[in-house]
Amino acid sequence: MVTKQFKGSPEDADLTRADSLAREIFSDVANKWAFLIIEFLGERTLRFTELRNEVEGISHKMLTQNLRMLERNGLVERTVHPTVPPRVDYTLTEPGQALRATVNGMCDWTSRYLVDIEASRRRFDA
Amino acid sequence: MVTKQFKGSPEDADLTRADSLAREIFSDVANKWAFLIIEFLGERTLRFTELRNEVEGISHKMLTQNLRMLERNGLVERTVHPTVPPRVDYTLTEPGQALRATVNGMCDWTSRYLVDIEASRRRFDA
DNA sequence: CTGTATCCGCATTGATACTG
DNA sequence: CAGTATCAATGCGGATACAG
Repeated sequence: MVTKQFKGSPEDADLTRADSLAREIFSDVANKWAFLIIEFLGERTLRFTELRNEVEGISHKMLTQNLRMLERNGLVERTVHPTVPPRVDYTLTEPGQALRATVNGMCDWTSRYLVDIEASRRRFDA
Repeated sequence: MVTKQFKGSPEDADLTRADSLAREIFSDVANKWAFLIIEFLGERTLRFTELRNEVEGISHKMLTQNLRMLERNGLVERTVHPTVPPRVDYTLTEPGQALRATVNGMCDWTSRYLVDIEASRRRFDA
């Protein structure tokens, strides 16, 4: 995985720790909801409900769950305004923005190979 | 999602079709096994068992399933050698290689923010 | 070796109700 | 509005057996 970057590292322990963490990150972040949240959040600041409306099809629970996960990994910053009713804003941190670049890369990839993908699918399904 | 790229498109139907396909791709590809397969496949050609050994922890079933999915979307090419015992080679197509670039981007991102992520987690878990 | 099919437990998910 | 908790469903994923 990230093994390549760490080849030749003096500490093998670091290598395995890095690898297992990388594996964890993949498990956490490499799911469609997280990607969609990151993508839709963009450089904006959205509150819970706004985000819920943007990311069509996501359930209340999944949104909460993924936001917590992203917050835990430091990709999203959560700011609570002590008002009533409460207002909670979500925004991407700098690491979050950096990851968003790769998510956008995947979006670009999708639109670029749209036709090829559809063609390949038709071929395969036949 | 890919809406931005298609803003101002003359055909609204294309926009929604593109969006829904993009959504499908996300659902398909944005999972850890697919990412790991793409990453480990790299520019090499590997057979089923080799791939199984590389992607540690993946089950027979998940490997087959993901390889089919990737083949269907035209990301991997599957070539069967009519020998006995059979030999099946898997390799990334050009679209697959292109997507691999973004997957690599995520690997780089992981190793780059490793420390920040660990720190953020410790903070959050406290 | 590669692949399909089946069974089954477990985790994920959605729906719902409830709190601050 | 934002979030937690609970419960039921269903779908994912692993293990196994078997075929080509």
